[in-house]
Amino acid sequence: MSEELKLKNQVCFPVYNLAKEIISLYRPILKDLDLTYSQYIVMLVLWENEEQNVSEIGSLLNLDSGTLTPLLKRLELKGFIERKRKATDERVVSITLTEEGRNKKEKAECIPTQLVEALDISIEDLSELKRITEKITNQINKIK
Amino acid sequence: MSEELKLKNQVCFPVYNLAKEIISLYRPILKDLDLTYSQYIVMLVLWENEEQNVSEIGSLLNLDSGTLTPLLKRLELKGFIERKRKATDERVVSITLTEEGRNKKEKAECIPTQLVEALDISIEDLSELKRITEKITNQINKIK
DNA sequence: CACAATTATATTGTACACAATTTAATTTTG
DNA sequence: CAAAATTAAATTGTGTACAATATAATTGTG
Repeated sequence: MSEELKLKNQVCFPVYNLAKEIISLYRPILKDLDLTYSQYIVMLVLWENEEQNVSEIGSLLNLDSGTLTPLLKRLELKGFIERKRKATDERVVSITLTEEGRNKKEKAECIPTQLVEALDISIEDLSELKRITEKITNQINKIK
Repeated sequence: MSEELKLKNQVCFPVYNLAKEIISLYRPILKDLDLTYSQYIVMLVLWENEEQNVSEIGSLLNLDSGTLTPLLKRLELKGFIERKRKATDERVVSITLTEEGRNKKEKAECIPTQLVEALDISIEDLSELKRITEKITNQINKIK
């Protein structure tokens, strides 16, 4: 059999697999905060900038409205965010944090440390992982 | 704001994001073969070994029956595989390739090359990506 | 050998992820 | 300024992904 089609020689599979593995490490930690991983990265974006459009969140996280609309509705239902159409442009839905959503940030502060501990990986390996994945993502986005 | 919670400092996000980006490069290529990415990696496993149980496929790909059962039923519906309970142990579902599924392999031979071309990344970067992601996955699996 | 425990898969329910289409609002242009 | 084009979200449909539970078959044990 041709070597290239063997699972062990695939390039994407290890990345796809690692993403799932890391997310599964996040899962129990995030459960205490009542957040899924996808909800968590949306909250990260909002903690950094408390008011953003759906499309702004989408372009930061590479998620479209088909993913974000229901996800944001779930965050709204839990009382972490508010969704309001802009008066100046009714097409735009502006997302803001509620008091509860803002307060969650303090509880979240320890997550990056907890995760690095759960990973049990050297800082060197982590930064190399970050460097190479970002490099390749940038290169992909350049040609698109 | 604490640096650690900023999106740009996250470790998992670039991995999660890159996995999605690579899969989106696969999508148009795999569409010609009438396969999704998940279906493709299942076919990879079967091309390597034409008869395997659901659980064997699952442990190679880290997917459980909740994911695999419907996915395999879709592959069966397309006529690429067959699902048959083992006579020796009726609990076990054995998956085999059909003639059509086997023939797909030839059409798939060019995919790894096509993808590397679409990525437009040096072999060095790709092997570094593979090395570091596999290293970290192994480390995660060691502590689990 | 019967019954409990285990095993393999299937099912159910929730939550992404994304393509394609729809809807409604705003901008552009003739 | 009205019709066409564009834009932003929402909706619909398909396909993962996984936890939890169910079902059915097999194995282990008294």
